[in-house]
Amino acid sequence: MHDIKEIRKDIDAFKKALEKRFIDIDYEKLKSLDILNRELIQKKEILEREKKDISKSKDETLFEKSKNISQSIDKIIEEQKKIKFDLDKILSNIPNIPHKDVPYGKDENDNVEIKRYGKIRKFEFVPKSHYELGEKLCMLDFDLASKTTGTRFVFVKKKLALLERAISNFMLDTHISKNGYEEISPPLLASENSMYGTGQLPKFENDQFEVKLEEGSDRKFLIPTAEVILTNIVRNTMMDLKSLPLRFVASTPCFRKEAGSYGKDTKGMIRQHQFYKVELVSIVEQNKCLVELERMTNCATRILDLLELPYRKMILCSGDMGFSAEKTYDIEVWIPSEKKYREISSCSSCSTFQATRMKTRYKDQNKETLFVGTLNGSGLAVGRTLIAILENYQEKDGSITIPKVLRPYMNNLERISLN
RNA sequence: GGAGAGAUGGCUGAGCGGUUGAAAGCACCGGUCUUGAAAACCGGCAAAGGGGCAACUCUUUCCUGGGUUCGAAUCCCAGUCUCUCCGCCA
Repeated sequence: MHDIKEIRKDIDAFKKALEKRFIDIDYEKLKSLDILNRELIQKKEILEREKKDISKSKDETLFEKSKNISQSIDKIIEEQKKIKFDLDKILSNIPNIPHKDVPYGKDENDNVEIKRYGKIRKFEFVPKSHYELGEKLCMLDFDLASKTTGTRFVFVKKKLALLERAISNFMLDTHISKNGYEEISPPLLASENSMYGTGQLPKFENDQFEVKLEEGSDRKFLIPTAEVILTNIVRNTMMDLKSLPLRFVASTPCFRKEAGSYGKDTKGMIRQHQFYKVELVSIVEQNKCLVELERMTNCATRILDLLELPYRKMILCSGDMGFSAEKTYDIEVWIPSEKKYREISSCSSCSTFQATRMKTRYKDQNKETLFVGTLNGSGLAVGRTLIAILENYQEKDGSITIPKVLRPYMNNLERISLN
């Protein structure tokens, strides 16, 4: 959420900064609502002052007048609330301003590759897709999932289920013991406030699974990413400067409706309604966001290095970035069957955008109250890592070699094959 | 699910319907003292919003939302959350 005071100072600069985002904002309306809002506040405060004086004087002859003032105040408040509501509605739908490092561009085609890592394996046979391999091994079952649940779900079975668990544990252990993150096993439901805090609401309600509880109770949502919960840990708090930075990691299922991606990646487990993801979240002093973003991205790529999977690092263009992000790196892993790189991690700095929504602040050395910076990144998406391992480590007979670092997590199993 | 108790500033914790934005303590900041530190003593210390170039000033805020009243942290109603006891249960 942007501060209207900052916008007011230089609305043209604000407009310009957001041009890169390709979104429609009614700036004239924003401006006029802001002015109207402040006018009403002033009117109200003058009357309140008057009322307060009467009350203090305890002069009974003025009590009747005070009553009348109350009525006028009520009217003004009602009007002002409406204006403020409209104003907030516009504000809460404006995305974060892209950092100046962010390349200009409309969509994913304009993302810029920074560097490639690892060696792409040369196959002496035509590499199969992960779903062909998984189904042949009888360890990925999409039909069964559509029977019990519906489309965009999958059963992972036997040794692949073990592999999935191994991937998750390996990532967690690495982030905890090597990268300095604190392990969390969080709730998988988030309140409406939490969803607002990280920016999923109000704009992206359509992507969320809402859970029906009792009639009249507060709304709850299945988390689309652990980012929601991990970041909201600090919602509405005054942080101790000494406690920063905070770094959390969690491995959780994530739930997304994937509305608007009908017909996209329908085959296989690239895009599911439910998937595991190891999530990294950092809470930092606001001027340390970009340094932390580099650090976090390195924590994510380290996993791929250890798994010996080829990948490339991308910086997202302005048009492809998420709502709350000021700067985002995507990590894309090589998928042999598609002969292309696919997203396996996304690391973003949200600057103070989420903190202003969450009201998370700290006092710096000068005792000035500032909003914290928040960052989140996948470290990594477990399901897609499973896919990458299946495809990159496949053998001609359809068996899968297990990456060395994962073997300790799988009773030293070296290979997954049909038997 | 049944029965109670509670929610106050960064934290702990007082608070007869009218100088209570809120005692006290802790923490924090500044100063005196000290070779330095600690202790002691003195002083400062909430947030949000509005107006002003500024010094400054005004309004709001004691969980949230309604209500009573000239006036509410204090009284009434509803809700949320927390805690204790009982029951049930992974």
